[in-house]
Amino acid sequence: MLSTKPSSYLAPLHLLQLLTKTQSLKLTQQTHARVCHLGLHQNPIILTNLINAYSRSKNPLQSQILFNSIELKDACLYNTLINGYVKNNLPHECFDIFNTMCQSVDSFPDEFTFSTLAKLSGEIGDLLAGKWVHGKCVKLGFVTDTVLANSLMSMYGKCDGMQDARKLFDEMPQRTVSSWNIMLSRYVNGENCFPDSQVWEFVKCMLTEGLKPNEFTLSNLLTRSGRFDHGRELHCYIIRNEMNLDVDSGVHLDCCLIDMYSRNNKLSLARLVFDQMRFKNVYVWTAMMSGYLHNGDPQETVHLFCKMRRMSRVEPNEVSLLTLLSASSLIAGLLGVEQIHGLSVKNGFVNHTSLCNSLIDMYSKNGLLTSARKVFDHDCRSKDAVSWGCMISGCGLHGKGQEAVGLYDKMLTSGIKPDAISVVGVLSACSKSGLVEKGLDAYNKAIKVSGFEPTVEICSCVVDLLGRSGQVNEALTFIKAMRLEPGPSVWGALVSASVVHTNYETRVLAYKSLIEIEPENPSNYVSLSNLYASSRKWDFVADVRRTMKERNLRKSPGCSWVTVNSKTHSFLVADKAHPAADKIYEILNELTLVMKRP
DNA sequence: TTAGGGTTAG
Repeated sequence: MLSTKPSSYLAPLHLLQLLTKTQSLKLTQQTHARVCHLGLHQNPIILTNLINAYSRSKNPLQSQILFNSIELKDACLYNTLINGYVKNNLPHECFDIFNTMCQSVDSFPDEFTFSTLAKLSGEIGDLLAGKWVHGKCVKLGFVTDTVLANSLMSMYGKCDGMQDARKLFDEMPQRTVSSWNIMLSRYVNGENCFPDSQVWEFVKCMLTEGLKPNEFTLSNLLTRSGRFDHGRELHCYIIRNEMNLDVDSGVHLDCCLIDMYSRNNKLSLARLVFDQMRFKNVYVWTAMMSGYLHNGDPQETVHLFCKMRRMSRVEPNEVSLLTLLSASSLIAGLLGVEQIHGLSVKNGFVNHTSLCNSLIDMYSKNGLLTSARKVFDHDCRSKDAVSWGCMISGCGLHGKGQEAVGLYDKMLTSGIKPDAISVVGVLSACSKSGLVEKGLDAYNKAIKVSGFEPTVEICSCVVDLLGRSGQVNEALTFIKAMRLEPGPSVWGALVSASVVHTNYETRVLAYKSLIEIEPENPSNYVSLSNLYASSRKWDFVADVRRTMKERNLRKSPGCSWVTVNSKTHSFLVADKAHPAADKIYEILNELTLVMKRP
């Protein structure tokens, strides 16, 4: 390399292209020095690659300094600089450079520029900016470019503009596999995704156009494979077409396969894919950790995390810590949460929104509301609906209804759109703290002001809110006026209310409704039978018991358990079998008295 | 120099 002739720029060019993969600032600087030494410091191809290498090594400022020193700037140089800012998550700078580019006399924006700006708009979820980019493309006649049209489609897909995306897709003069993949990625996931049959129909249409699925198509389909048979067929297709032989896309696909097998409860097959991989990155390790967590083995999740760091020297990212957090809180409770919190601080991930959200939730559920609030106030800098929802539910869980309502109002004023779970959070907080009016107010605001579609869970909360406060008949009126079909949780809330406020008729009605919608659940029959028995209606008791027999239903007794010093003690109702039963009931009676105290 | 895919939380 060092003996390269000054006239040749190929060697440094190849080196720079390699550097974009290594993302090393030091090597980029060394090559930059060599480029200057060889007198290539104004060569446009070398400069483009240098700017790219600096951006890839997470130094967009270096790219900008270099860019400023260039005498003649062509569109390619501008585009590379803008792209660097996109990759480094600095959206404002991109539009600033675009404006400078428009004012320059040497270069004009081209399809590459607009394609990058479309991608940027999609990534920041700015539909207005995206539409502006689209308008400019139409005006300048670039829209027939396939890659640019694909970028615009992708932007619409990310900004809730699926109708516009589809319009572009349908009107494209020529579609590539990427065009289909971009649409497919929206159809397999997200709020308005297709049902399975339509997803397959869409892929069939792609095949009839003579296009062959590639690794992107397969990974899209794998994320959707809820059915094991489909997933296995896709795995066979990957092997038959040797798609997993390429290092980059092979790792990607194996990661999807691990996830697919885990979601279908085939953990041993997921592990087989994992063990056969020669190169494993943090995504792969995390997918496997998550597989164990969701298949009920949090110990193995923690074990894999340790193996990843100690044996494979792979550094964790925010998601691996998040997965570890869920696993270790199941094993070690609060101790696990605090340790991972420490590890997150050490690794510089403490401001990551999802991680903060989990910490808030875990601290709340483990009794440390103040720690949860500290994370919420100080660490969680970019709060989303989940962050607010976790904190609101946490307050509700600790009986702090007023605080939950205050947070909910603050969330609305900060411009965060509440989702169904945060509405449930504030309603249940009000319900538990007896704040009926505030709860109803929050409900009405969500439905009437924000145009929220009530979910069954939200309706259950309203029934609970009214019922708990003694307004059992009002709760029943609410159920009758519901537009949705009332589910078990709605009638269940009415049962609780009518038990507490001893409303016999409503309780019978609620049990009967539950039997109707859950005919296989023996609990509802037993509860109804017991209720009849308590008022000596023996004929009715016999009727219910007969129906249970006819339907071959048996109720297994309810059981609770507690683990102390690794030994699990289990209890049935009115159980006196435990050696310390007398002491246990003594404490239970004391606690009951405390709970009943006004 | 432009587009599309993987692990995560309430």
